[in-house]
Amino acid sequence: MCWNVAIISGPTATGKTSVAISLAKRIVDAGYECIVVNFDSLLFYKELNVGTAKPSLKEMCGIKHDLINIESAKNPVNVSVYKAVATKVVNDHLQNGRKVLLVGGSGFYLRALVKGMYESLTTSASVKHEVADILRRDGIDGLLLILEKNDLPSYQRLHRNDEYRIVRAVEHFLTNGTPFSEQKQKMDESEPYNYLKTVHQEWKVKHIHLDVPKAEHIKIIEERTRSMMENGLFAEVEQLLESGFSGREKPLQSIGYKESVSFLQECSEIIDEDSCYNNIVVATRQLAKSQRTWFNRSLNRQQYNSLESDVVSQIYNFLFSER
RNA sequence: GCCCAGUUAGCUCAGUCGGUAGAGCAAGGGACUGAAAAUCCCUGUGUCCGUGGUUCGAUUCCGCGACUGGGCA
Repeated sequence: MCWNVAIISGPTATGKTSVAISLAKRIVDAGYECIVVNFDSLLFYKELNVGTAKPSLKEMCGIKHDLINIESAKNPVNVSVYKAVATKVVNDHLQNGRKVLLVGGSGFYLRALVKGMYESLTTSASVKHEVADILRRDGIDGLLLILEKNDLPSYQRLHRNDEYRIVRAVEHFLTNGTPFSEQKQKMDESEPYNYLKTVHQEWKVKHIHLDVPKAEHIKIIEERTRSMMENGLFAEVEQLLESGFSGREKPLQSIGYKESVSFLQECSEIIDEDSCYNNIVVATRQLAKSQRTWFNRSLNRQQYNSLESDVVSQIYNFLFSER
């Protein structure tokens, strides 16, 4: 068989979950074991359900899912941790003869899993402090000076307002003694957006990308936001706030949650339910846009309109063709 | 009915001492390697409500009208 890992990517609210589950059922019916492995950065968290559109057990229809509900929202997962855990999880499933469907929308996480990450030692607390001190004392120019001297490509590539990436490049240099751009260059040579060319030799990858026409997508986002609010988004957030969450946890700063937190905390005279809804819709559309931008660069993906009634069959046929 | 304030970009509003205008948000595009549902970058022509007048020239000043908000009847 010509694949054992199928990526199913797509912007938020394009039907990845239901397509993946239907597809997995077909694959199981054909006599294979099949597992869905998540790469949506917010489905990791046990406490976040309504606002992340996490599939319920019932919706999963008996299809096994992995890397969903693996951590508390009090302990945010980062890409490096994800990469390590997901690599092991996927390899285990493959060793047990399962077909793996990697399903999600967080391209950055997917790429780390499939293409690997830069070699970079974990930044120590002392280096972090050192960099923060320079930033406080000399501003961004202090850090830019270090890059100009030691990592010219990064210095030239990064915009001076991009403080986050400048800090990271300096931290990498001070920790590893080599320029960050050296790692980037190495990665760039391996087609970083071609997920079929993975670092894992045992993985035979196919990449399916789902999207829907924009006008329809806007309607879907509006409907989904409405139904999240009807299905207890506020109640979910309220419960979290009552059970000891401050609302400032990273996962609670995501779409749907940050709006709900401010609606619930900052007295509803300033933010009414309607503008809360609007803010969520806008943020979701913006998320979808940036996900599209990310996946537009991916090479060798097979694209499908998930509104077509026979997408699942189309994808199934594509997977089991000998291409 | 009278008085006051307003009418400028999709929205909220600046502004032009008269020389046809600019912010934030939205929108569009892009980037992205330990925060990624994050973060960063690029993109602003619009009958300046309509209509008459003054003026070389009006979105800007004046008259009239329309609409919106507030007050008084």
